Amino acid sequence: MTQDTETRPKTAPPDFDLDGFLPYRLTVAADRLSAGLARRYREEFGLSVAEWRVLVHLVDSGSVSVRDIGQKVSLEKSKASRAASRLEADGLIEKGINAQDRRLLVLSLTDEGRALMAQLLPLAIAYQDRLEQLVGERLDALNEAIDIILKEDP
Amino acid sequence: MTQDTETRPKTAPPDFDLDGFLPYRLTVAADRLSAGLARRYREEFGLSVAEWRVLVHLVDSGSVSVRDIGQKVSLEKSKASRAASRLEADGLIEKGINAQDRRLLVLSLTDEGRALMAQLLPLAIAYQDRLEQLVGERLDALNEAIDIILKEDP
DNA sequence: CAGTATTCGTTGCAGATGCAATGAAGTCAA
DNA sequence: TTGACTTCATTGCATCTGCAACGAATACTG
Repeated sequence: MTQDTETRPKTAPPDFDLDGFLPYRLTVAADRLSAGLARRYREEFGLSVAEWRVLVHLVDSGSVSVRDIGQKVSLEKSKASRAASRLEADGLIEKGINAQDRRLLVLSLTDEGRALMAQLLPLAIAYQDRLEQLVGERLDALNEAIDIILKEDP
Repeated sequence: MTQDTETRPKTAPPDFDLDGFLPYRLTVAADRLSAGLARRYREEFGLSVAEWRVLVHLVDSGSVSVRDIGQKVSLEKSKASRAASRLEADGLIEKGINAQDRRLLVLSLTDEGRALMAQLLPLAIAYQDRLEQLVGERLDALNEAIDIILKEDP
């Protein structure tokens, strides 16, 4: 008897390798990547990831509602709302009211916010460049794979 | 004058595309993937992601300490500790003491825990298979890219 | 128009999170 | 052996998180 079937009854779980499990791998990789950046945002600029995302969106898109932001940069509306409030308290953005639809907010960068982003974005761009260097020839496949995941939403 | 330099002073932030920013892309993709699975774990089995990771590790590795788990499945030690306590309260694992080093816990699956994993793991395996189907030929490059990120830890 | 339904942003709240502090156990060097 | 360090797991605590509920504003419908 090479197998002790007494100790492996019909409830024996199948083999499974967590280290090869894609949702786990992606989560760990994303956490690693975000951790370094998030620490820099926080230590050097006092920003959370949510606040940074809101700011990034406001750089291109002049005036936006909280909901627009949530959709565009993948933030819960409560998270987006609280991030916006903190940013306003810090003087980085301004909140106005949309005259056409007074339920909507109109968020926009202050000069101070714009100046901060002029400091921040080059860091992010350099980080992205470094990452693309590291990933090398696999970059296209990586981006395609991510697009597939985002599109299919399995 | 094609550029109104008055409105773009030296503080003008550079162009930046968040949708192409790899840390953001990875985070969103990982969140999407995890969300679906996490909901199933929770709704069908009452497990959090942390609890599920602990269980998975215990399937292969007979008896482990909290610290081993934390390292192996990327959990904060407090998170691993609390997950283990909940699992013990649910009767899915048992906590013993290591006789050689009585600081260490010895966690192991109960029969009930093993039976649960026999139900759970086939789901995870099927999910992984489906994902690999979706990603198709890009799978190797995707895994290599993740390995690079995990190894370099930028 | 009146009345209902929907959307927007905020907030209350219960639970999760991460960090630091703690106590118990072990190691090491003099 | 003693005393200073280190390691392990837990826990306290301040903060964060996501969801549901809410008030205000708008859209829809008969």
